[in-house]
Amino acid sequence: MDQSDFHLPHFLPYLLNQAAEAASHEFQTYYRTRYGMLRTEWRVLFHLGCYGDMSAKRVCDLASIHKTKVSRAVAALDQKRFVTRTETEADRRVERLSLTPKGQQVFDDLSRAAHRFETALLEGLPRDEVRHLRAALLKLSGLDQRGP
Amino acid sequence: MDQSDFHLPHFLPYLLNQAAEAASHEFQTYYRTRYGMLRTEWRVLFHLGCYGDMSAKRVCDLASIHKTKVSRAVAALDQKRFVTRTETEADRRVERLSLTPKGQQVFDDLSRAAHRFETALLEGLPRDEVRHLRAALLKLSGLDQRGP
DNA sequence: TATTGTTATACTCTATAACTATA
DNA sequence: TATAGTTATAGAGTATAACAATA
Repeated sequence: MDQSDFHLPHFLPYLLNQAAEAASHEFQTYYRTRYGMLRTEWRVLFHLGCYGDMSAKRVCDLASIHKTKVSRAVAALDQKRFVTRTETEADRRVERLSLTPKGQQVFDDLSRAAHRFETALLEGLPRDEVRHLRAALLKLSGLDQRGP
Repeated sequence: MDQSDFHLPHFLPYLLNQAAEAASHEFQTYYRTRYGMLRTEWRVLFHLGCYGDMSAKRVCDLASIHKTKVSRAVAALDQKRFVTRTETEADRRVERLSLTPKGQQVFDDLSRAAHRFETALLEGLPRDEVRHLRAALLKLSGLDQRGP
């Protein structure tokens, strides 16, 4: 019986955090134990794998990650030989980030694993519930607003 | 144009984390600047405010928070004079946690603020989209499985 | 032996300021 | 002046082991 008219499991920020944590846990274990990667590292890797070469700045904008975090993640991915950095001629402040063949393999493996985990996660949820869920989350996250 | 068939903003763990972060930010700023509270502290406070007195163990089970985090949050709430701890006669290992009048006031203020932030957040989302969203998140989070 | 709760410790994540180098 | 990226630092969040007291 509730003591107040505020029901915690209906509070969206709480609900989203609990769902995000539950949904991320297995994938997190996978990329950490298998490749020793941290959260920002797989996110950067996936941006390159999904969209092709880009600058660190562009990753920052697409993923809403601060440049200091991306900088450290790129350094770690570089050390693991998953990415290379190439100075651009047009603007020498900018580095073009690319996956190495090894980085591409890791991305391929991780994206397949991600797909498996997601499938397991969504088992039992009707297909158009999932579609509605993604649409609502896209709006809430602001990810639908982040263009080139 | 995508480089792979894996589309990052459709990957649910990523999407959920981005949405959770965006949705939580304002409320987080509110309870931190106004009451110097941390995440686990407001969560514990809300469990007591929403459901009434309970043990730390019960908060752990309901919220899936580890006992070490709850222990530290309770100590902080105790020091702020937001909660009291009473030894129970039946089992002297267990402490009964209760809101003080001051703690109740803080809960009232925070729950009203939470409601305002949530309303702003959901502005523009049709009412039954929100209903579907909550239902899907409840399942994904496992919050629908956590009973007494 | 098992459970409630505490303390210690290490690692990850977040946020900010100050810096280099280029533009 | 402004921007891309780096380094340093502090605070918050997470995870685990070891412990005390009680059952």
